[in-house]
Amino acid sequence: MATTNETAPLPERFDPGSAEPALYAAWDAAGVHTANAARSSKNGGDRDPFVIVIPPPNVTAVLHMGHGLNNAVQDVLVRWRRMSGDEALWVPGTDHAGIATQNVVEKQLAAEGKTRFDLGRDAFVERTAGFVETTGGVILQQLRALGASCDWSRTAYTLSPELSTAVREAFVSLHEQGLVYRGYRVIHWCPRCLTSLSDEEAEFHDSQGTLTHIAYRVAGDPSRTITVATTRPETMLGDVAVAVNPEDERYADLVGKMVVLPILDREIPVIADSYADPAFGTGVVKITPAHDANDFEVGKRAGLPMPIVIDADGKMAEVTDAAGRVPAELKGMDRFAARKWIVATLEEVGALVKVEPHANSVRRCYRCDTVVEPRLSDQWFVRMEPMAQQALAAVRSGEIRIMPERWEAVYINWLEGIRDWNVSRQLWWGHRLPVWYDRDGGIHVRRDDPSPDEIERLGLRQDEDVFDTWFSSWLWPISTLGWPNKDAEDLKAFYPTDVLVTAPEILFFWVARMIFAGYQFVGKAPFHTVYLHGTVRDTQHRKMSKSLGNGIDPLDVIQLYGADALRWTVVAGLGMGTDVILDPTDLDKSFAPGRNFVTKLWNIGRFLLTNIGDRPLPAVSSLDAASLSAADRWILARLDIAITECDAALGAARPQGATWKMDERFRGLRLDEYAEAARRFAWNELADWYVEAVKPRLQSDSPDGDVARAVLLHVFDQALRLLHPVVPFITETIWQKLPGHTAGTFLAQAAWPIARDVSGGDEDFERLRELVVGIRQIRGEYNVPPGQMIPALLVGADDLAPVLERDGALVARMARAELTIAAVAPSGSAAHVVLRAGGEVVLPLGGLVDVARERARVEEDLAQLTKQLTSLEARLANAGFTAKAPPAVIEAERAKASEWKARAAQLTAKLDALALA
RNA sequence: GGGCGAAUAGCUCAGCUGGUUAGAGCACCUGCCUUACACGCAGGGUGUCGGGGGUUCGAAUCCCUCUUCGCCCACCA
Repeated sequence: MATTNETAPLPERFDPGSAEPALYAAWDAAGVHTANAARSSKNGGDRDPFVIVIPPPNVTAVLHMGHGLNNAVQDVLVRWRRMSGDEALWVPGTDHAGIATQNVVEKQLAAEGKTRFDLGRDAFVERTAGFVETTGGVILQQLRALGASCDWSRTAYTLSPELSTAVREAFVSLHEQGLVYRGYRVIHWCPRCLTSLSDEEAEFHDSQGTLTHIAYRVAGDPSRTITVATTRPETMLGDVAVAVNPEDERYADLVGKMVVLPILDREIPVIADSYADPAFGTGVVKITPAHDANDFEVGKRAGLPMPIVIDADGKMAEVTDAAGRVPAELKGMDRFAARKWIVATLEEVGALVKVEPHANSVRRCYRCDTVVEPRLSDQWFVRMEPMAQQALAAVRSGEIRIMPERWEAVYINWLEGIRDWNVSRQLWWGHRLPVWYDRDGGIHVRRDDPSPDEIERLGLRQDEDVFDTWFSSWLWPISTLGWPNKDAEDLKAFYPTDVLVTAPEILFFWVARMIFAGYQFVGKAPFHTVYLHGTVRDTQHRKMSKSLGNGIDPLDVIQLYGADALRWTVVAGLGMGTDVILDPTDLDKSFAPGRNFVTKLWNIGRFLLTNIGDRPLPAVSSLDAASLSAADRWILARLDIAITECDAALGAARPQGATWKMDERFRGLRLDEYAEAARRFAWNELADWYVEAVKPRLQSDSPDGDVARAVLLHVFDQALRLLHPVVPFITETIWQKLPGHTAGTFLAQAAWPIARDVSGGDEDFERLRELVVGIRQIRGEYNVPPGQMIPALLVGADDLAPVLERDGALVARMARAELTIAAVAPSGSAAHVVLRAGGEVVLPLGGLVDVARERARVEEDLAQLTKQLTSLEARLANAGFTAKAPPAVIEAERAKASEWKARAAQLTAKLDALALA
């Protein structure tokens, strides 16, 4: 292998704009991101597979900060595992997004003055497919700019032929097992999208509505009325009864009698049903079976008719079984206008009792925000309860963990009350239901399309509906790997996947259902970990959104500061389950942490490359311990600690055995802690101390200089490895230039660091650091000009003497002090003495010390210490404490007490010394 | 209505099953352009751990209660 020795200095600035795309292309060309099924241990290979399937963005989507965050997190995990030796696979792809995409194209048509009905189904689908073909998938390109190490050779699309096969197989096999059925019932209907919605797609929004009280006359008894309260008076046209609770004595005598529906003057019965809550309103509820899910149930129990008085567009109309129910003036009127008309008319006929404000929640379409209309119609449903059992057990047992932990409770709560899933949509864009109806009303659910002959013979007509988008998404982990082909190599090599990274909003829409599907179709959970991250918000904690105009375009950030700066900022700022707060009005400030850190790394690299030379260096592992300086030993120990901390923060990649054990279950995936541990090592330890400590040695060609160079190169190389998952571009760029780099190798595939020996901490350099910091503090306190050297007399620091013998010059340089060591303070120096805590440092500062000020300071310290000591001694004297506290605690407290006593004595001595001044 | 969570520095948050003098990043203040880096260096903590009560030798941590905020669910007629 050729080696490169490009020790040419790096340019002054890292230019992400040119470096990042070129690097990404190089990774791609080298196949760094491409997984090999044959290498998976599940397929006879020697690497554990580590698999993440991307939450497929809508095919028409463009990258926003939410995607930026979501994909940065996934990329960190994938890169980490790839470096750790796993066969890492990140499956990318997009979702055809039925309603969303159809809406986009319909808007285009509207601009042309047309509707989809003008085009007709086939032409509309063709146009939408063409739209997706030409403009869709932009987001996948944008993910490359982010650095996402997806395996593009496996890019999937929910509406591809392969995945469509999976959708069809899933539905047919569910049907065979009796888990799907067609039902005529009240569902959520969006009058704008003209389709049914699932419970999850009809989102609750608080609203300030009204409660309209209407008096219904009791038939044949002009003296009596019965008052109902409703939030939707317009539905009264479809009333078929009023219900009272069977236990409600107020109305017991009316049950079975008739009342007269105002305006229409129709007689309807009073029925008893426990659904009526005596405590709510008047205790009487009008029953409109076609326009309310509860009323529908009541109507079914009582065998009532179900007239439909609102059409699919949300306009008043006599649709089904409602002849004579909608007055001529109302026909074609929008439901909200009709509400006003009804209330006004009720008032005219004297049936309006009152209208009062009433806070309630109204369901709205999650795609267009239109108020959802309950609608009686034929739909296809999937029975969820049988599938929920296993999904529930999986989380309870720890086979699947959800992080942060609190979401497990939410998940369990939802599953326990799960309801059937309406999967049919009255849309054109999507997977059409594989359902045919024959001329005798028979239903045919089939894997293959019927032949022309069958169609003719049986009079087959295919169901017009398509599936809910989520009916393809829920198969994503299995379908992207090849299911229903059970012999698919990817399915064998890479299923189950490992971690699913997404936002909590789609826990029910998607995550829970994927778990259902995994068990249902493959018999295994689709992943062992669900990681739910927070939301990107602005400084007012509002979710970033197009309509609020408070968004940040990740591409702007990438252009300004580079992808690494973006990634670092969001990953380092992402506590478990917490939101990421960014200021869209101040990108400079928002992304400063990432930008600054990337620059810092660059400059460490620049320093190293200009100082390390190109002479061959010994391997650190081959170095004799005696040849290492205190600083060398220290930084190597700090590296081990940093590696250990990073590993601990990231946690176990997978459970040991079938379930997560309690000691690991909710640990790991602390990306912020991992990032911080790596940053602290690189910046606060390596750059701030080791680089500064080692500078003089780098000037020399001696063996010691080579030791310093070797250690510096080693620890920086290791730091780059630790940091690569978060900031892949800058680390790869520098790593490629390190002396000894083998051409054609990538940091992205380099081995993750392994801590050698964590026990070998190094005290010597720690003492030196304390000394330097101590002297610097005093310099600061007394405003010693930076250029001025100060004399420093170290007294009673015998244990430091050997260390200082070797590194005294280093301390002197870093602290800008002239060190002298003495066993005891020479007499006469007391007037200029400042004592450091611990008593081992004495600094004669000439005339720099303000004695009065110093005395006041020491007195304050002493008073504080005395107070603490008193309380500590009281505690130690307390019989309850000595009887009940753990021995180790008592021991620690005693040690503390004697330490404090010693300190107090020192402070007293210092006061005495100052008194001499 | 049911369930869950949060409240700690100016901001975002750590502080695990109670035990040194409550921490980090950012922001801020002071002094420095010390030839890798001013996107930097050195120094500095600015706090009634939301209020009240309780348990305990000891509470940011456990219990009760109040206040405020947030999330999930719901057949709020």
